Amino acid sequence: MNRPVSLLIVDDHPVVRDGLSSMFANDSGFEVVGQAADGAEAVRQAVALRPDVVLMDLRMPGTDGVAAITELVRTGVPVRVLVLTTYDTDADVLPAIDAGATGYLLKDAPREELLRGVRAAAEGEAVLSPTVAARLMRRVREPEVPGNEVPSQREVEVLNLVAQGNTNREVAARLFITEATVKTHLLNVYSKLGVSDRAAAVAAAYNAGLLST
Amino acid sequence: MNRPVSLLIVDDHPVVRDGLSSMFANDSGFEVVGQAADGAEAVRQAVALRPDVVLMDLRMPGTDGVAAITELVRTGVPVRVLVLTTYDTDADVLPAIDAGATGYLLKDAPREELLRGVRAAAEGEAVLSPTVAARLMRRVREPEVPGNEVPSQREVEVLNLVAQGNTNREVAARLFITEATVKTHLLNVYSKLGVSDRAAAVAAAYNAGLLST
DNA sequence: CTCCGCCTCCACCGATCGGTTGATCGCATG
DNA sequence: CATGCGATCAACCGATCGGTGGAGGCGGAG
Repeated sequence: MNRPVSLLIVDDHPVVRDGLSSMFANDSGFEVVGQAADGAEAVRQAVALRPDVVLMDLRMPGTDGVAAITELVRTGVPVRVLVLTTYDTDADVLPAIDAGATGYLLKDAPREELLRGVRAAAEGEAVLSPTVAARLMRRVREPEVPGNEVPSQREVEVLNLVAQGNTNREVAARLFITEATVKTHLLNVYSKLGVSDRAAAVAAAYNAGLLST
Repeated sequence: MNRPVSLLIVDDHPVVRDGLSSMFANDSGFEVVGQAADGAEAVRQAVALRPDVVLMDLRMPGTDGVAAITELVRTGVPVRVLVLTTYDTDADVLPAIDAGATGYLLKDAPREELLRGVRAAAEGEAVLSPTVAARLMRRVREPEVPGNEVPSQREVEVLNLVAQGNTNREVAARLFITEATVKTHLLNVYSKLGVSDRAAAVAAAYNAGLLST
């Protein structure tokens, strides 16, 4: 047996942190060297402790997981980041992968898959949950299935104001653009989300993880 | 020291189950007698094992937490159910309390609060997270603050169809009612959620946990 | 038994939205 | 440098929505 894999656990829920911690502590192949409750703390600890693998949650108060991954990559710390989260929407998965995550597992994964995943990640292998893998493949194969295209930042901004009850005119006023532009943005949103009105667009955006937080 | 508190842990995430499990196993005041990954399994185990406390997640595939609590109460098994979940929206909290939960804690609660909560629940005491308590109190004090009134089942049904992109006419056809009735339902929804159009209503419903799942 | 909430329905109107077509500009990627 | 995409704006039209003001039946709670 080799040297144990050193781990940094990042999650805002104490329950999950303690859970993962004791799960790995009971296996001699791993050594938990630190924990963090948010992205900023995660970056500090990762830089200081140089763990083999960072187990990273995505949705956290303050600095979120994606920002933390981006920051880690920027600092050049040689760390494998394995995302471990509850959600597998495009809006969660794609930015994380893009930021440089080594792998992406879901919390409903069985115990063994998790242990295997961390070992694989430590070796630099890409580790993906089946549903996440399927999502990525679908994306490559059919880049324009409705619901498979992500609205631009501006478009989401418009949609967000719409979700708050603003009319097109009000949205236009707030963004210092004309009503015509707002309509164009919304039409683009409709086609990207595969819907045909603002109410359905708001619903689709929530389901895709684009709104609220 | 008294007899340890016997626990049944219910959560669909193996990570969380293992986590809670080992957390309580390391404290001699508790004894984990069983685990379940969904509501149906939870009821079976609770009936068979008669634990002092059931730690229950709410959102689970198949039979969810509220249904499980309702079923447990119906069977008359003398069990304290302590809800432990990530969400604290009205749509999660109120039905759970109503179904007969002894307490309601959030997963971002610190470890100690969790241990104290379970002990208190075993004694039959009501245990509430601060935010949940605040939510209940606000509800009692100001029963008609916008966003504090819950749409009826029928109204949510209409709103759900709207969220799927149906026009009022289409919703009417699907529900075998007239367009006028649909409009009335929506107007009621608007006033209950404190909004003034369908898009905002859909957004508010998502934030209140009324839509999607 | 009475009150209240929910569900149902009607009619009319102005305001808003969605569809369509076409155009200009800047920036990035190739 | 050329293509493509995002952001911006325009004008016009039919369809839909939201506002208002009632109204009746039905069932549960007081």
